[in-house]
Amino acid sequence: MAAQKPADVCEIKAIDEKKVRSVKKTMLTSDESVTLSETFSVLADPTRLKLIYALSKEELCVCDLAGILEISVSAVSHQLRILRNMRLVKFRKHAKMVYYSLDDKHIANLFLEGLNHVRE
Amino acid sequence: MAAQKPADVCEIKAIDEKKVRSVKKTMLTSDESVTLSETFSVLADPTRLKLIYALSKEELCVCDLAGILEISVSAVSHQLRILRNMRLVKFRKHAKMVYYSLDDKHIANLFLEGLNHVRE
DNA sequence: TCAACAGTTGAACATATGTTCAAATATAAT
DNA sequence: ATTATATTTGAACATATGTTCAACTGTTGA
Repeated sequence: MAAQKPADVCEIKAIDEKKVRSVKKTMLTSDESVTLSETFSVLADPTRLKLIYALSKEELCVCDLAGILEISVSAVSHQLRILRNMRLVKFRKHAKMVYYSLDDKHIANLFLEGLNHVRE
Repeated sequence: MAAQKPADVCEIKAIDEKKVRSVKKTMLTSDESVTLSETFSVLADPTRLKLIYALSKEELCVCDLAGILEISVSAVSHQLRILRNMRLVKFRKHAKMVYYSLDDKHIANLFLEGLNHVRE
């Protein structure tokens, strides 16, 4: 007895098809979830968080930022490029210096929300 | 002429020491920036965002989540472990099933803030 | 014009991350 | 006990990420 497992039995699983269909209906699109994850990714690095924090205090040049974070100018510049690409910071050139400042209220708010959460 | 560069000249740089010291004084600690980046890291992945979204609608088992996201049960389970470790979700066992639901208001709020930002 | 300097960039490297596959648990039904 | 099912786990793999180093741009001042 037993051991028969007819190929024609339609796969009965524990999945609650009703729930699945209902949640699927309003699920984030792939585009949305990717865009959202990219937004959070910008804030998912200690160096960038420190840069954002510093720039939330005042406009600063690359050199000063490196001094404040105590890391290389190159490392700062690489991270600033990411923040620039995400339109999180803007910059202004004067003589040989490049001065950066925050440019995005939305993400700056997310940053502060997160900070409050961590410091609670 | 020129080409003299006395070794005794004290390194004069473009760094604005005053600004640097002032910002350094209130700078995020390394602990704070790491903890904060870890918080944002949880939200920095499309799969986890979809899981969080689904669980914000209703309590669901691993099987249903896999069905909703259309990815393998294993992938879901791995991500749920991360969410569990960060205390973002809680679970309840019933028979062979494990039902998950959201457990952290703070991060759920960050998620919603971010979603509003992206959808604006 | 040339040297010095602020900043950017690309390559190389190490590390972290997410997925898949296969194997291991755990629970329920026969 | 044995089998089936729901979930977890570990290893392997590919890809992404952040830092360093060296080379390069562009601007200033001699």
